[in-house]
Amino acid sequence: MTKQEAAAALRHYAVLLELVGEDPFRARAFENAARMLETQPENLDVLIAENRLSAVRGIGKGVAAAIRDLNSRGTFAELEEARQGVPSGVIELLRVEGLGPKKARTLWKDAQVTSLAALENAIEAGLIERLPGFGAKTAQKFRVGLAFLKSTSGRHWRHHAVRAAESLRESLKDMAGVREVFFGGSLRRGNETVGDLDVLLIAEEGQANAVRTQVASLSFVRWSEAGHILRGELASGFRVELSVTAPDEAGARKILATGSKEHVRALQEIAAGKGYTLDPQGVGNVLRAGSEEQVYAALGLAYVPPPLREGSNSVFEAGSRTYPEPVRLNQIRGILHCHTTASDGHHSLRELAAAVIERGYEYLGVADHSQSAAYAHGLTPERVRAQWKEIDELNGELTPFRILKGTEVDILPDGRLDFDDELLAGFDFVVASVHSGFNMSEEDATARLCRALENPQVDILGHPTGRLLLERNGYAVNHTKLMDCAARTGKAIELNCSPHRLDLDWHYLALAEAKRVPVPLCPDAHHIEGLWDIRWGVEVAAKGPLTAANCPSTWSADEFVRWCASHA
DNA sequence: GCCGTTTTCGGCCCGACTGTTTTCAGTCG
Repeated sequence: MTKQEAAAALRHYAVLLELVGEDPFRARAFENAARMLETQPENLDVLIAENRLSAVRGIGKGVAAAIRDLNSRGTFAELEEARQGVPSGVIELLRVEGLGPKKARTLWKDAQVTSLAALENAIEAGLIERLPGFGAKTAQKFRVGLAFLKSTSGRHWRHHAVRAAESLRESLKDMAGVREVFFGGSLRRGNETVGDLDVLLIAEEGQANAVRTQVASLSFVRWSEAGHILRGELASGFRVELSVTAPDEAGARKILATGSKEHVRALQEIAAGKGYTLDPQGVGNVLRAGSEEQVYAALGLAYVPPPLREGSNSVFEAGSRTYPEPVRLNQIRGILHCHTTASDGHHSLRELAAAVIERGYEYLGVADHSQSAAYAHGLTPERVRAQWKEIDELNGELTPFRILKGTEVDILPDGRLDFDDELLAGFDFVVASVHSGFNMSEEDATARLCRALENPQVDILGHPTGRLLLERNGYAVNHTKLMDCAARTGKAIELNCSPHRLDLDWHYLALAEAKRVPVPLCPDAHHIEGLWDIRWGVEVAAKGPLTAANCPSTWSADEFVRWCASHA
């Protein structure tokens, strides 16, 4: 078992404890232990073999025993017992925004609501608002939350989809007769969330039927129907659509498997106009080709990079268009915006710097929280100055590597900042973000963000909408006004690379590019593994595309600091 | 359950916000 899997089991147990009304501090102890376990540099086998679990802060005798059981047999006695006591649908209720363990427990015990469907029925029947502590507004809030869940149903975070696809690829690639395992769909197009995994197996000449037979007998997939497409579901919950094709149809089949629906429809119309067919049921002779490039060329069209195949107007005549090169991972020179143990991060400055140096980066931009972010142990001005001293000492030791002094300063409800200008002037760079007061109108939110950008000390706007993918929408923002404001004040807007955020939304990258608003790729890392989240940002940025020139993460430390000073 | 310690049990991140209730509980970041 991996650390992450064990941590997930501990968290699951903590949730169950809360639902059965156990001591909330006991539940929190398991949550803390899960978090601490995840941030250990060693893997679980090593920690257990060397008997070092209990040495981890937050893991005592009891949790250590649970972890050892998890590793050896996949569960522990208390977890199994707690599972028996809570209907699985009750845990689902917690996914509704504003519905926590206490309300879930009331719904379960007082109204026999044990599933999302039952919750919906209870709301519509007017039963919810009669429960103690519930009212009409609570019911309405749950109604909205349920609608959001429905709209995201069957979709997954990109990082989970990539992990599931990589594992599926391992199972398929060595199968007899398989030439290539190809993943299409929103995974290939670089989207921030992914629904089904669209798999295309390109078989060796004459092997398609044999491959299909082998695939259909795979034991780890539950196939639901036959036909020319195999539909199945992985244990991880991912739905898979898999088809097998001969090499001479691979080009067209890859295009069909990649989508988007609108892009494919536009291609099909052009193909039909020329008397060709480009259809899952059959590919016209002219479009029989091994590569996608050949198919676009046969249709008289420019080749469209997969991340740009969105919308019906993403098809262009051959020679009519060149695409800007998107920023690549190996062009990133510095990591901006991450948190240390001084606020809510899990690693020290020194540990983060060592990890970033090991990966070959030139600088690390630390940006801990500011004082009003009490939940995150935000820094007071005194603690900021102490951190600056520590950075100066480390920089003396680590040169030519450089740690940049930054902050993620809270934007207060009225758009002012959580530190005064004098302190802000002492940082190399300032990220300003909203962490509270999410219930604003679009007008108020836009004005709040613009006021923050107008402060000369601010360099970068952090996660501009506050959205959490598949969890909440964030506040509404007028992106055109915001982008105009950033352009006028000479500021940047981050693309937060956390796979749960990916905020700025890629739809606005072209606007940023057009208005010359720089977009740094910021991991917003709270532990070392999170530093590499920058990968998801790079993949999504290809959809703009965001160019290297417009991405401060590709600049040298000197260039970046000079740019920050230029508008102060 | 874990931690720290005045070594045996009390405290555990903490403040804003919301909705319900009429003084506070629950959720969230």
